[in-house]
Parts: sequence; C-alpha cells; structure tokens
Amino acid sequence: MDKKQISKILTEMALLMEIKGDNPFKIRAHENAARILDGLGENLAELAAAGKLTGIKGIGQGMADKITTLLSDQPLEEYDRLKKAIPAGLLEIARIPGMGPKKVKAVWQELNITNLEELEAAGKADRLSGMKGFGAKTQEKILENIELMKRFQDRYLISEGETAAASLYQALKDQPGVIRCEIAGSVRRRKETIGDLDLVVSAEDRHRAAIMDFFTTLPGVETVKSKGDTKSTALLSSGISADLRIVSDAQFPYLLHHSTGSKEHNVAMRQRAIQQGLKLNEYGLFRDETNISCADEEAIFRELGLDFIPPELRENYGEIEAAAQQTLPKLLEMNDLRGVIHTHTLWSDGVHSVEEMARAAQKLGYEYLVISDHSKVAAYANGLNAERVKQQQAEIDAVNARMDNFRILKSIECDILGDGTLDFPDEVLATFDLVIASIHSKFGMTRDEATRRLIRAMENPYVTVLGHPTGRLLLAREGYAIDHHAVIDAAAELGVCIEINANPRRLDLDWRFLKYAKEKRVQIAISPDAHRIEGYDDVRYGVGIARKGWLEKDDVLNTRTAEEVLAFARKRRQ
DNA sequence: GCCGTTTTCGGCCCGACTGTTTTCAGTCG
Repeated sequence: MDKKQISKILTEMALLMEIKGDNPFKIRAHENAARILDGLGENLAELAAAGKLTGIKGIGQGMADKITTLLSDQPLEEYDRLKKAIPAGLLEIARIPGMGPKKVKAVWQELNITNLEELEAAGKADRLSGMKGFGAKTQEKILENIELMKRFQDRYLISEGETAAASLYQALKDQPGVIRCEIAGSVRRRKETIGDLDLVVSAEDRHRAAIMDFFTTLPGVETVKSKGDTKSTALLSSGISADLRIVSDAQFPYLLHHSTGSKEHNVAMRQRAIQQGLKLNEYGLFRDETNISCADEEAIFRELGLDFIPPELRENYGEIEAAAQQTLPKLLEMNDLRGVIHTHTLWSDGVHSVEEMARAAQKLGYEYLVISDHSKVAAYANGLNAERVKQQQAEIDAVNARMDNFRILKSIECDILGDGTLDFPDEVLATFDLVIASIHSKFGMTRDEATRRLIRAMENPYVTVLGHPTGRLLLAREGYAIDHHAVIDAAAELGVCIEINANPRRLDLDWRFLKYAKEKRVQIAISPDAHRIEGYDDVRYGVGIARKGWLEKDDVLNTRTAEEVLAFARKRRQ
C-alpha cells in the first residue's frame, strides 16, 4: 500500500471515529498524520524500514505502528473494527453539508438510518424534525442538500475528467490500427466541469472491431452501455461515462470538430456552412454530395472563411464572428507565465516549507513565487498574526539570499472581514510586497452586501489582488452571489487585479466574466492557490479558463516580471 | 493519539453562524 492510500485510510478512520464519538484529539491526530503523509517528500517505506517514522513531528509510536502495518498490506485491526461498527452509507451522509458527525450519529442511532436513501425518505416523511437538535429548518436544509448532491452527481471536475480521459487516450493511441487519436468534448474545451468523456479515433475499417473490443474491456470499464462498430459508450468505475467514436482517417478532422463541440458552436458552424451552400457534419464538409477534403481542423475553418478557432473558444460566444473578421485573440499560453501567485506554506495550512515551495517553482521554470499564507482570523488554517508575519518575512529574506535568479515575493491571503475591512491594519499590510484579499467567512450575505464588502476591501490601497471572488466550490457549494460587473468595474477603477483561482474545485472568477474584465482592462492573476508543490500543476486549469475567457498574455499579471508585479502593487499605494 | 525542559500528565486552534434552544450544540472554514 502506498503513501496516498494510507493517508486516505487514516482520513477515513478519523471520520468513522468522529461518528462513533471518539476522543476528538485522537481524531485530529489521525487527520494530522494523513496530512503529514500527503506532504512527505521522502520515501515512506524507507523511513519505516529505518525506524525513523517517529522522528516526524506528529507521528508517535502508535501511528508509526499503524503506518507500518498498512505499508506491508497487513490488516489494520482498528480500521476493520471501525468499518464493521459503522455502516458505510453513513460516510456518504456525512458528505451532506450540514450533516456533521453528531447529526449523522443521531439519525443512525435514533432512526436506524444507514444510507442516503433512508435519510431522504425520513426527511420527506417529516421524521427528522422531531429529533432533539433537529427542527423544521434542519430537515428542509438536509433535503435540499441531498437534492443538490444528486443534481451534481452526473458532473465532474475538469481535473477528474482530464485524468480519466488521459488514461483512456494513453491506452488507445498505441493500439494496432489506430492512426489518429484525440480527447474531444468539454475536456478539450477546458470547461470547468464535464458531463462525460469523448474520445475520437481514426483507423482502417478492418481494425475497428478490435479497437472497440479493446476499449470496452479496459480495466477501468465498469459496464458497457452500448457497443457498435463506430461508437461505443462505457461507464467507468469512477462513475464517468465515456464515448469512443471511430471513423476513417479522412473523416477524422470533421469528427474531432463535431465531438469537441460545443453543441451551440456546432449549430452556428453548420448554419454558416448552409449560408455558403455547404453541409457540415461529423463525416465531412459537403458541396452537394461531394466532400471537400480537409486534412485537419484548420482546413475546415479555412474552407468556411474562418481563422482557426481554439477549442476553448468554441462556445458560440462570438468566436465565429471574430474568426470571420480575423480578430480572434492570441490566447495566453502556459509558458507565457513567469511567476506563481497565491501559494501557502507550512506557516499556515500548506504542507511544504518556504524554501521547498520556492525551489520547486524555480525547477518548473518560474522566475518568482508569491507566498501568501492565511491571515490571523483564519485560525482553522493556522493563520498568521503580526508577529508570525515578521518571522515568516525574515525566513523569506533568508531563502531569497541563498537563491539565484529567483525571487520570493512577500504576500498574505488577507481575510476580508464581514464589514469589508481587512484582517490586518495598514501598518502590517505595508510590510508585504503585495496583498491578496479573500473572503472565507460569513457567506450568508445578500448580493448587495457581498458586492459592497468586496468593493470596500478593494478600496484599501494595499490590496493588490482580489482572491476567489465568489467563494464557490464547484459541484459542492454555490458561491455567494455578487454583482460581477460592479466588482469588475471597481477593480478597473481602483487598479486592483482579480484572480482566477486555478484550483479545479474553484476556477473562480468564472470565465464567463473574463471577456468583460478584459474589455475593462482589469489585470487577471492565474493563481494555483497551492497548498503543496503538486498544487502548481493546477495552473494549467487556470490557463484553460483564461483561454476560455479570451485572455491574452498582456491581460495576465503573472506574465510580467517580478519587478513589474512589484510596480503594479506600488502604484496603488502612492 | 501526540507532545514536552516551566509539564511524562494535561493540554491539544478558534470565531462566527445557524437553528435550536432558553444558554448552547453542531457545523463550518
């Protein structure tokens, strides 16, 4: 068993213990241990073999024994006991917002409810509201949240979709007979969430059947929903549904375009074809019955009098008109980015040190790193007070002194308090190179209140970047409503940058508002909000969203040099 | 379950909100 699996089991144990009502500190010890494993750089098996596990702060003898047991794939008695004592369905119930361990335990013990369906039935039968600590509102909320969970169940984060699609792609591309293979659909368009996967392949006819057989019997396939010689649909064990279509190599460009979508883009493209006396479908671009041969997607667009439209733009958001007028943007590229903005370290709720984060960023080719740990009111995240800010800044100075051709910029993810003021006085804010201001509390606001709160925060001249503007968690929590246009207008007027939080669970600011921000000449930061080195990888989801929002290199703050970013922050402070 | 020279026992992160109560438990971030 590897580090990741062990961490997952320790987390699950913590949840089971919470429901059971174990000592909260014992529970936290398990959560801590899981977190420590997640952030561990060294090889876990080697550490265990050398008896060095207890040398890690947070791992005592008891935890070391458990890890060693799991490492050698032995059954962990306590884990098995917990699983036996607590029905698995309760873990799912615990995922409902508002259902914490105590309430889960209450419905289980008092109403003998052990899964989501039973909880929903009890709620609808008005049996929850009579319980101690439950009322009409609680019951209503629970039912509402169950509905929400169900509704979201058939959609997935781009990160989940991409991972699943990539493994299918890897398996398919080298199969005998496969000429071309691509991931299409919303993954290719870099949508923030996806419904299913679309893979397209070109092959000679005689290989089709074998490729379909291969696809439908891949190890990750749970059931085959349909299977034919040009199209099959498989339900993966992850719950995601995947389509594979196979055509001849001559047809491939049309299929790739068709399967990439969006539906709205395709409709508009076909309309354009009709206006020119043509017909476009997934098998070709036809004049009368004759196919106009196109070697690739570029050729299809060219035949229709259009510049190539990058997949991210294919949402029928004006891209066809722009392509006709040759005014499509030159979209941001991953390697336009020179620095990383918005990251956390061990000082608050990150898992790597300042130096580890910096060295990793440099290794990835970045020139600078903006470290922005949480501020003091974020106690749950070990937020920094003014004294610890000083200590961290001293550490950053020291690390900067021993690094070549790289610079760490001092920042803070400063909480925006309920009234729109910031969690630090100006004297403290002035010690940072730049300040990211974000909301993490008191989400129960009206749209007007939330908008005013954000704008008031931006009015503070020390605020450089507005962090995740709506606080949304994709497929899990709606953000608080804001007047996006008013916030963007204020950012434009005040010279504040707005972030695209690139964490695939957030992707906030939403790409649908980026075009407006660009028109208003608001600078956008692509921020991984990384809590560990691996978090840097999320930047590409942010770049995907930026591209969906038509952003170019000049629209993005972290395509600039460190000096330019510093100048941007300073300009507001004068 | 983990930690530590002010402690090998007694602490361990906390403020705010919601909905339930009639002073507070549970949940969240």
